Amino acid sequence: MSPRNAHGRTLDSLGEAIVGGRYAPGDAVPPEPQLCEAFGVSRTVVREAVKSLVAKGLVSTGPKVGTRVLDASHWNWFDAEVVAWHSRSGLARDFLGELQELRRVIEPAAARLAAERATAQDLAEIEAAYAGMRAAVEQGGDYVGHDLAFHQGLLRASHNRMLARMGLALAALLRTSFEISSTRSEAPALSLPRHRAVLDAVVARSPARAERACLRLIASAQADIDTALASRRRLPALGSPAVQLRARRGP
Amino acid sequence: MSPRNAHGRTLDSLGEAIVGGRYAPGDAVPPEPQLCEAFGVSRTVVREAVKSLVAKGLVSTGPKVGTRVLDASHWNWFDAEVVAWHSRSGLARDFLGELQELRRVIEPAAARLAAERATAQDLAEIEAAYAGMRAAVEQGGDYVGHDLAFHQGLLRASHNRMLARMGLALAALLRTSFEISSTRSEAPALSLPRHRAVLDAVVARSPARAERACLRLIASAQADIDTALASRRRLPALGSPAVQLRARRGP
DNA sequence: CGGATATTATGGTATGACGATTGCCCCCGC
DNA sequence: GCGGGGGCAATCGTCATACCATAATATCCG
Repeated sequence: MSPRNAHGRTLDSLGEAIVGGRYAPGDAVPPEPQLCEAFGVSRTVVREAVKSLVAKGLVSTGPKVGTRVLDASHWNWFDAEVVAWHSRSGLARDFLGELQELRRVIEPAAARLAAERATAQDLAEIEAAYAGMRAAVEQGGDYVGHDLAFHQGLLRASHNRMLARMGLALAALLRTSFEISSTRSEAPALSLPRHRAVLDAVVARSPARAERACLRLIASAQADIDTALASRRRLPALGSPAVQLRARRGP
Repeated sequence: MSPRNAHGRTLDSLGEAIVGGRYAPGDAVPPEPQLCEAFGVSRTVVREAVKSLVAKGLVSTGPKVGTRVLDASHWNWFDAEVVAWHSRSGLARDFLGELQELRRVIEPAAARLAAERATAQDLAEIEAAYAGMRAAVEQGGDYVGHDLAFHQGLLRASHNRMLARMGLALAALLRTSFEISSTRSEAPALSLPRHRAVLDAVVARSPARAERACLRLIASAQADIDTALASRRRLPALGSPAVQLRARRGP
């Protein structure tokens, strides 16, 4: 799980510790010498790891002030490693809710654009991913992987780099989400026709239909997650009303 | 313009060069010793800068292979520095088009959510930003800055970290976009009521109205950009049909 | 009691050395 | 002539040490 070099291991440990909330946001992580000792690496490695964290917006450094953990709103949530650290430690169901919300915003729009712009190659890739999902349902296989490829292909077919990039970063979260929703094994078979509907609409160059189909697909996925989560533990469903954290105004 | 430390300067130079397309994607940048000499810094600094670039997904490194520039689809487009480098060198009108497209997807949704969840404090912040814009129009001042704050506040009021984060990263691009559209000085005065409409809808807790108002606001901003760009240079308008780059399928 | 000044902890930079990996080229054998 | 295996070397990876720069904190003087 960690056959990487010293830099990678140190970065991973530090990143996971920070994202996992082990260090209070606003105050500092141990100074460099202590980190060197803790990880058994040279100061060079520690510094480079810290620089990477700075680049990802997790911390800020300064002489005498130390390396301080920034507020959560500053990290690059679209960085694959950041989301990986986050999902690894603390699965954070509220975050899952926000992710679903983002999907509801992004994916239907992407589907619409894809229906307008997808090239033959785009369609072939998505079609291949769908075939893989179907095969996985019928005779076993990596359903989640192909599901991911399907959505990834859809995003890329929108021919908008920002949208595509978002899909890439979301992949890690999507994966955990899919894995949760796939615990009940009938879910994949049920979601298959939903995927087909989206793909058909894109192939037919019907933006509006693609958008609606995608919305339905996401809604059903969300229902799967809700029931799976509800059965696994007695957690509040993170459904449509979503994470209404500290919202709701006063009287 | 560069009162920063060696690490920051080196990172900026390298990043701008890479994002600006000075090094071919897929092949390598000069080896570390040469970079040391070119920037007049020690190898330590160069290595830390490169690590930062790795963290942002711009390059990958390996012994003997050098530091190779990754394909553009791999960079973290939601990183503030990356977009700053991109907008600095080559303004890339196609990218501006994609940005506008993303805005059309994100901001109306955020406005809708904000209308449901904004706290009193959120509203106060947006209101303050609006007041600043108004003051800038009436008696001069930093219109763009307050405009940015307005949209930023709207995103944050959605109480979705992913959306808020996106706004942060988009800020740099938004800024250039605003600056372009503000060349014709009547634009701010015209967009002011559009902003007011969005804010009113949010205050009134009318999600649907907020969404529509936001859509209109973006459309008018886009019109401003189009005319400004068209007058500044004879560039193809980056309007609604947007960057239909290599799209359109074969017969 | 308050503001200027010294102290000092901490990150920032430089230098030099060695290890590890891997692309590349050459040579050998078939 | 051609293909595979082994050595060469370029380049990043890591370590160690020393010194500089900054700023939070404490100290001292008015």
